This record gives sequence, C-alpha cells and structure tokens, in this order.
Amino acid sequence: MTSYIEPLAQESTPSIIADKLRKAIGHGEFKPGAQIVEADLARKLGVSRGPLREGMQRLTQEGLLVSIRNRGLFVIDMTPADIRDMYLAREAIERAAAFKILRDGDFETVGLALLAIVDQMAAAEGDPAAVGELDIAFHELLVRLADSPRLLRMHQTSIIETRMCIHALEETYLGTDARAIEHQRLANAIRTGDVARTDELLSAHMDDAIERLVNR
Amino acid sequence: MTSYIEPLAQESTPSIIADKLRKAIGHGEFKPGAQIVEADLARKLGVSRGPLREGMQRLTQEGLLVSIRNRGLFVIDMTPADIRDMYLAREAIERAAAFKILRDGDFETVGLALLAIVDQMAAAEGDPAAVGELDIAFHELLVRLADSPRLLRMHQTSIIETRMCIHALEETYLGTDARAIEHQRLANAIRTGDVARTDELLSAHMDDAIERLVNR
DNA sequence: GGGGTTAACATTGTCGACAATCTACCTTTC
DNA sequence: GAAAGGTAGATTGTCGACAATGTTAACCCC
Repeated sequence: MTSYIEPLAQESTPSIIADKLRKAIGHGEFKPGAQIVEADLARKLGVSRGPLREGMQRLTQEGLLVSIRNRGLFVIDMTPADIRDMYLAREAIERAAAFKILRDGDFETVGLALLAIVDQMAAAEGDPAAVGELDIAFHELLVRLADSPRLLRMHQTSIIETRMCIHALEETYLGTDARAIEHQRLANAIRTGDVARTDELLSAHMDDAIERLVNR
Repeated sequence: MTSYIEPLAQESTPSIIADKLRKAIGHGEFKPGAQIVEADLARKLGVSRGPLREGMQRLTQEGLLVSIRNRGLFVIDMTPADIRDMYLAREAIERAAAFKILRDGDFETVGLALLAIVDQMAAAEGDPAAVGELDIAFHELLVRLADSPRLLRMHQTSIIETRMCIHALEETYLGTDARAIEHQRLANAIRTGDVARTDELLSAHMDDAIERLVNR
C-alpha cells in the first residue's frame, strides 16, 4: 500500500498541452506533414497562444514537430530513413533497459509481467489495432521497469513515432500471430536472465519491425 | 566540396535561447539547483519573457531544468543516482552509434578522426580543463559521425549533463594520462572494425567515468 | 501567354500588462 | 514564548494586441 501523503506535483500547463499533443499525433489526429495552426488549436484547447507555444516547443525539441521560421510548426513526416533511425534509437534504449533489468533488477518478475501482456496479445489476435497497442505496451513496460528516468523519457518520444507509423499504415501492419510469439520469446529470455539471447532477440525484433514498416 | 546552395534554416529565437542556456548550464554559469529568474534573464538576453519561456521549456523537456509550478524553473542537481543514470543513457547511445559506424559506416576514417583528438589530448596533458573538453569532443564526434539525428539529439542532452559534472568537480576530475590511453584504445578498436572490443571498451570507459565522478 | 509587381490576407513572432500564487516577515493572540 | 493569522513583496502564469513575415492571387506590362 502506498501512502496517501506524497509530494503533490501539479503539472504545468505547457506539459499538459505537450501530453495532449503527443497523444493526438500518435493517434493520427494530426497527420504527418500537417501544419499546426496556433490560433485554431489554442481555441480548441481553451488556452491562449502563449502556453500553447511553450508546449509545442517541447515537441519540437523531441523532434516530433519541425519549426520553419515565420511559417509555423509541422508534424514530422516519417521517411523510410526516419523509420530506420527511430528503430536504431529505440533498440539502443530498450537494449540498455533490458540489460539494466538483467544486471540489477528482478528479471523474473519483469519477465512475468511482460508475459501477462503477451497473453493479452494472443487473446486479441485478429484485432490489429489491439495487438498494436499491446505491442507498444510491452515495450513501454520493459523500459518503465528498468527504472531509469532518462531512458524512459527518451523512449517516450520513440514510442510516439512508432505509434505514428503503425497508425499511418493501419491495416497493412499485420502478422499478429508472429508478433505474439516474438514477444513471448523475448519475455522468456528476460525471465530466465539470459543476457545474450535477450540482446539477440531484441535486435531481431527491431529488424523485423523495420521490415514490416518499410517494405510494406 | 559542399554546395553553396542549400536550404537555409534560420533558427527560431527559442532554439537560440535554448542553445545559450545549455552552454551556460554546461559551463557552470548556472549552478545546479539554482533558480532561473525569468525577468532577469530576459533582460540580460535582450528578449521578452515569451520567447525565453519557450526556450526554457525545451530544456525542461530534456530534463536539464525542473519546473515547480508557480515557483519557477531550477537547474537540476545531479545526485550520484543521476550520474549513474546519465551514463547508462550515454552508454546506450554511444554503443548504438559505434555499432552503426562499424556496421555501415567508414570505420577506418572515423577511427582516424578520433585518433586525431586523442593526439590533442596527449598534447594537452596536465591541463585538466582542456583534456575534459577534448574528452567530450571525442564522444561528440563519435555520435556525430554515426549520422543518426535521433542519437545525436539525445546525446546532446547527456553531454551537457557530463559537462555539468566535470565542471562541478573541476580540479578533482583527474587522471588525464590514463584517459588519453583509454580513448586511444577505443579509437583503434573502431578503426580496425573490432565490434566486440569496441563494445567492451566503451562499457569499461563509462564505468570508469562513473567511478571517477561518484567516488571522488 | 509568361514574367514581374503589388496588394490583401493569414499566420507567426514579440511584447507589455495584469492576475494568480508563493514566500517571508510581521503582528496578534493565547 | 510559540503558533496562528495576515500582509507585502516578488515571481510566475496568462492573455490580448500589435508588428513582422510569408503566401496567394489579381493585375499589368512586355
């Protein structure tokens, strides 16, 4: 049981706005390449342009938006090169996360938690959207359980980009059964504390994902 | 020879401000834990609070500043746990960068470029500040030559944190001769395309750095 | 008709002012 | 004398207005 008394961290308005924008971009509400018009969005969110601009600067820093001076901010367009680069970064982060868990975390518990997601994934077979979300949940949990603020923050950005990709492709991004098995193997490697196999599976998993996204 | 005709990217004011702030933090002009007072800083920079706040939001996203609502923004205080976490992230990024160079880059040229920095480092022996800067330049170049926008962006943040640490310690962060040798070995491993040895040396190098910083 | 100029419009960039909030100090009360 | 309450100052949060810039389309000239 956690204590009810804990330091209350009120989020700043810009950070709330940034969160909402990330979700919107990840779920395809803003299409890649689309311009974000400040006045419109500010009205929709019920804030003035100041806090909105502050929030958008965060996404610019993350590389989710690109700024063209006196023109505006645009959602990034994920080229094949971007997809490859994004997976390079994701692999770096997730390998480090997995490694940390195996070295000084409770890898057995982590492995079991990941297997729970795999079970849901198997149950959701046939529903690409649900499997996609569970896929992301798997990787998010992996990094969260590594207990590293920096890896988690960096990973968050990559996850949005991943979501952008699978959302843009929607129906094409299939192979739902194969993916459940891949994740199961990975979770088991972690559960048994097998460093080499975890590394190997993670690399292969990322390569597969690139294949699926780029050569559709 | 690069073409003179290239898309001219005028930086936005917030991004310029963010750059200046990063430099200031990295060089100890803002001490860890210090509050950034908007009005003062805006006056010093010759801009109004709007653009300044936008720039500061970028650093907040990077984790270099922490925001406390209605209180202000503060420079992070690097605890030993933070130092460890930062090196975990840096190792993840640099390993990925090195791996990419070895896999599909011109590792020989990269190795030679890195050795050039090592030479300067050997020449600067006895001047801790110069060696420190060259140390950082080495790692910056490594990631830059990997040609990955995402790794480079994430690395930039870690580098500022590194600079904060070595600056805070100043004179204590020694062992200048040992460091030149460590870097030389690493550059040679890359030059000869030795993946396993590069990985091993990079890990060891990061562990050493943590030792030097935490157990001072 | 093609190229160039101009004007209107839309959008972003910047600023100053005001409101909300917190901190620190002083005062009051028991 | 200690704790509660109140007040003044400082700082952040938010907003609306104006300036600067870029884009589009109409118009004119060759």
